Amino acid sequence: MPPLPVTVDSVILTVLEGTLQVLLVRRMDSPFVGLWALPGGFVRPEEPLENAAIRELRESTGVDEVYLEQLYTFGQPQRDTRGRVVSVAYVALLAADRCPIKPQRLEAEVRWWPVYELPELAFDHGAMVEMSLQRVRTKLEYTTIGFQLMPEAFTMAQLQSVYEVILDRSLDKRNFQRKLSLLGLVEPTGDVRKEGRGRPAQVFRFRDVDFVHLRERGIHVPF
Amino acid sequence: MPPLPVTVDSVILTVLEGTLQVLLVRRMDSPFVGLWALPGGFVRPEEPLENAAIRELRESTGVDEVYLEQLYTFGQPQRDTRGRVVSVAYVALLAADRCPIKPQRLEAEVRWWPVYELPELAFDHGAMVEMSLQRVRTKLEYTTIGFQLMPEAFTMAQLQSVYEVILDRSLDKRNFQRKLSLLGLVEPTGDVRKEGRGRPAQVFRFRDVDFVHLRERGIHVPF
DNA sequence: GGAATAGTGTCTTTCAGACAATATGTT
DNA sequence: AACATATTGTCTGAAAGACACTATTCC
Repeated sequence: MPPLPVTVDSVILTVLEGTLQVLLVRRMDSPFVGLWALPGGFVRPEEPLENAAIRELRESTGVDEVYLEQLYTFGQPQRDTRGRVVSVAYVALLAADRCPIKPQRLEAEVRWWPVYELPELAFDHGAMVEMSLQRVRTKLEYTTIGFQLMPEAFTMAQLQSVYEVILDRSLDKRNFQRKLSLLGLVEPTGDVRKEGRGRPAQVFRFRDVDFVHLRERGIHVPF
Repeated sequence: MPPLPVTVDSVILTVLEGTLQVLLVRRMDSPFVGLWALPGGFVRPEEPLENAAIRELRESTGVDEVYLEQLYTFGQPQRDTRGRVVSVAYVALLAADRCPIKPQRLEAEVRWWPVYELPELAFDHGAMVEMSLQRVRTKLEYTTIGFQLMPEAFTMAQLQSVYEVILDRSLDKRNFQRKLSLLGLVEPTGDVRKEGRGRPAQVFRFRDVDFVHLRERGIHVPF
């Protein structure tokens, strides 16, 4: 049976300027020249799929230590107009403060786009973004996946804001903090931070840096 | 970039004789001759991935209308000793009464194996089975995926038994029935069935034949 | 009547969800 | 003192989880 070209494409997400944003690159080659697309590329002959995703990630962002999760494999014969290409899509979550790419460089060839104001995307990349949003929203409720988008130290307001941005709805401050402290996943660093002219906020850090499946601990977290 | 051979492998599950069973075929060719493996094969040049999975399913079971869901894509370079092969794994759920393959044909080259007593499997198929069990168990709690394993008409005891077999623990009869009737997903057909020498059981059918994401309806179903 | 299986109801505890007042800092 | 932001507690309703008895049929 003839082999098929295999690519990886990554939906790289971050929270920047109060919105969930995805990294896109402008296509320089045919097909879809000039359209925006997810960063991706061909898998090398001896390269594990995940390594290919990490490599593409490093090439497009300069970062290589991020949360990475396989999303889905897209293999419709017509998804690439040049001929059949199978693409393994990944989702990456990147804390904004660890990313060298600055926001809103409108003329750049690589930039963040707010997920609710996307341009037309090449290939089936629109479907990939859509699926990744669903995945992240769902996992936000029963894992600590959201923590991957936070800096090491943060205030409760910042953390809640990230959850609100991803879920696209507002949350009750009191219920949010109650659940979070009930989970015991964060602890105060002892510092405080002055955000404006109000009362300074306590600064927190995560106890477990690692990804945690709350459901496997019998915990459900409907924020 | 050189293309790669792409296969699909299916973890086909059913509940038979009170256990969760997976369909395996004995390998006739190198590598791993004589070992058991998941049914699978190469994707054809113009064939969508899911169609390839359906085709392999039909070839191994004779059935082609089943619940089918993409599981994960395995692409470690060493997973096939002949050279690199990327495999897209699928999970299929098959109602036992719709399957022509009979249980316990010990000498056969294609047979059901209880998932808790598996032989050594070829390639990384053991990992595929493991991952599919996790997936199915998780989805059992917030979707109607379990219904795919039931015949059209069934008793409550049968339905509960399927849940117990998959989750590998016993459930409370009263709580199970309460939740199920609360969901409104089943209705009595009006018939009764004599299972042995006790009181006859009511026969039920599903209202929605289709797969339902209960979470999208705001429902959580921790059986 | 005894055995086998089906079917049903209550109580307790936990937690999600809605809701408002107080505390601590800046200007 | 006015303002801004942070922090904390209560009540209610829903449902998960534990638990035991009654109903119907066959022998």
